[in-house]
Amino acid sequence: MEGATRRRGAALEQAILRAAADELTESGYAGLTMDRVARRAGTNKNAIYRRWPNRASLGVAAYRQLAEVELRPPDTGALRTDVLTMLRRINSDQSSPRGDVLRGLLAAVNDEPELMAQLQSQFTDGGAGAWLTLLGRAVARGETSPEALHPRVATVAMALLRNEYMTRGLATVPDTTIVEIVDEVFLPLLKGRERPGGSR
Amino acid sequence: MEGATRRRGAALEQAILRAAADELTESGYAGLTMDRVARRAGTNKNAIYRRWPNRASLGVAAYRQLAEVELRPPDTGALRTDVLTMLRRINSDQSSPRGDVLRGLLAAVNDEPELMAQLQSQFTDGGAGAWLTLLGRAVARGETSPEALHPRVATVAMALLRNEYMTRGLATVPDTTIVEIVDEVFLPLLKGRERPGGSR
DNA sequence: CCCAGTAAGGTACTGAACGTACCTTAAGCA
DNA sequence: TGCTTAAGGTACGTTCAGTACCTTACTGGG
Repeated sequence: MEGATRRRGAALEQAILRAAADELTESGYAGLTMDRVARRAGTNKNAIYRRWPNRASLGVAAYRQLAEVELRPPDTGALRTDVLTMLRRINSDQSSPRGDVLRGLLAAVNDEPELMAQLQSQFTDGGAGAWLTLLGRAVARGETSPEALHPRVATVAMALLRNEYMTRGLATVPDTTIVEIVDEVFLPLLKGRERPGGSR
Repeated sequence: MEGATRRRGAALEQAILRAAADELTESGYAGLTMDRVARRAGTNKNAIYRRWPNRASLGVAAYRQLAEVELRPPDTGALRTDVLTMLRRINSDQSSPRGDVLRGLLAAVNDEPELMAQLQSQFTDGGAGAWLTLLGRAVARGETSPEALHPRVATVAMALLRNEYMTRGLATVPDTTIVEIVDEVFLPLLKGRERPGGSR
């Protein structure tokens, strides 16, 4: 029992978000039911529906909590190890629960553009910054050319990794796949850049 | 009314699959309810459950119908236009309904490895063949080196496109994005390949 | 030509879960 | 101390997956 006090406002809101985030990591979005979140947070569904209009909305809000892990880019002194470290970190920290959760959320949020936009900003923008600083250092070291700083190019490795854990069953992406992405695609792409392509 | 005859076996099965595929394209996987499929096929749920154990299974089977469009690689005589044609074809033919449907299916199938494998074979393997022959011709023309025939490399453009329409709301991917993928990533990757990366 | 066996149709039901309504009870504030 | 606001509690209505069970038509073998 919570004692005699009854939580209100922000305190309760945080409790609900924590509970939802926990359910999300344990059971994925499919297992996120309003009743269970309410029970876990020690409250009831009304308190939730007063704050979020529906399950998808709560899911996205809870996912924000999970994804808020700041991924500051590594700085090992060499491009290849930086990239590998970055991908491995993403993979171990986030892919296993996140693949499942993200799949579910993307499916659920399909018809609500607002929520979809919120979700996208979670990974689309979130990642680009870190990759750009990582590559900026590599450019300074002379390991690649400044054209690598194009956002589309900079995020290729992460896009391929995400693609991997979106289209894969459970489990984390095997390390050999990560190495392959880096050595067969990302590094060759960065090193081979001399002149940009066609239009723009 | 179907007349006096009552469909059986394969005929009924096809009718159900057609109905399910239609529902899938119209309403996405979320809108695929067993009752509606049954009504649309002019039958009832029992007939469906005798063939597929659950909704996800039916969804995957119906999706197979949709995705069965043979995508034979284009042969325009030049690598860049081949690649662009290929991506645009995928985009217009399949992304709009498919993005939604695929999101839903991937989420639903998460905990059933067998179905997940079936789904994966739909796009993972399916695509690679076409890309390899397309690139094979480019190699023969001297437009790129044989290292491009590595599956991981060959499918990069499609992986990026898929990533785009998986993480995007409704609507097709804009053509500028496709051009960007080709000119900023795929072609530079193919042209710059001189020596493979590190391990293996 | 009839008659079993099999498959399809029909209908009703359980159970899970979303979302809502409505009332009661505690917190905080003037 | 009393009033407003928010939280707790409970019970619904609804949709939909999946199941049970019976009735009805088709098909092939004797």
